[in-house]
Amino acid sequence: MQKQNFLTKNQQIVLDLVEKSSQPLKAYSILFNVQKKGLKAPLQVYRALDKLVEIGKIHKIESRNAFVACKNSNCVVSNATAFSICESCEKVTEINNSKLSKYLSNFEDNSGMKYNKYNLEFFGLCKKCKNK
Amino acid sequence: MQKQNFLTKNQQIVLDLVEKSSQPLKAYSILFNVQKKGLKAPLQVYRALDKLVEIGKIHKIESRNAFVACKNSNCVVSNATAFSICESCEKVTEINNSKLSKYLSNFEDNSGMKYNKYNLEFFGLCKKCKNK
DNA sequence: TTACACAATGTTATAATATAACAAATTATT
DNA sequence: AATAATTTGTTATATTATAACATTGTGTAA
Repeated sequence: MQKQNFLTKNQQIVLDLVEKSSQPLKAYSILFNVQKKGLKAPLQVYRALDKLVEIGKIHKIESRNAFVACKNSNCVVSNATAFSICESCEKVTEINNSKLSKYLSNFEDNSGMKYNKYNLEFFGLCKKCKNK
Repeated sequence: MQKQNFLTKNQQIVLDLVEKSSQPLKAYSILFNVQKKGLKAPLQVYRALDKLVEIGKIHKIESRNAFVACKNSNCVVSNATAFSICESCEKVTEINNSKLSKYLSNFEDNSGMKYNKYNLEFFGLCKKCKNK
């Protein structure tokens, strides 16, 4: 059997939900929302999430244990991700800045380690929350 | 009462343990190790960890849910952190690179958002693991 | 076209991570 | 000493995530 190059039913259900959401979704919130579609157990959701992250369709916001759809067509795989996170309203935006990604992808320190992946999370107050 | 500017007993116990460790420690591993010192409940550990993170004595490796002592004297508070993580042996090193931190601290995108904090995690294979 | 290999799914149970709520003890200032 | 605030202790529980294994689906090749 070939390696799958399409989405399975569960993956599609989870992806559809995450893509419709304007903010990051938690795994158990996803579970709750897809129960009407037949996904009853956490593992069904986590397995779909794992695969979707692996192929770059969604990203995990590590500091929030939450998931967002990829808004960056360059993210074929999730190996170079950057987000801005509002510490007040928790709004998350994927940063798509070629200078930044170039800078980080080429970054080397004195450890002799070559990085094949990074994740960057910026925190602050979004425009709306700053003006409150 | 003044805001505390020293470590409490529990905080000191937890910090001592984390500082002695060469790799990141998980909260429940910390709990297990400090039980002989009298910290019996998860909350006692989590409260100490929260405070230690807040004042920059330790950092949380978000992708691993683990904690490391700060190796960077500049980290008065944990508002600008970068780590390299080996995906094979899980060795974590704090990156202390002034060009990088300057670049990221001054980073602005078109969202108009001003960031007061960031966390960056690089992934790859460390020297040892690369040569296996 | 059926047997096979393997991927994906379903299911139950449980592990691992983290916080809520509240009572008690400690400590600094009045 | 009275007080106010912080820290601690304690029980219970919420949240996040995975182990283990049985079952079903699907592409490939005999």
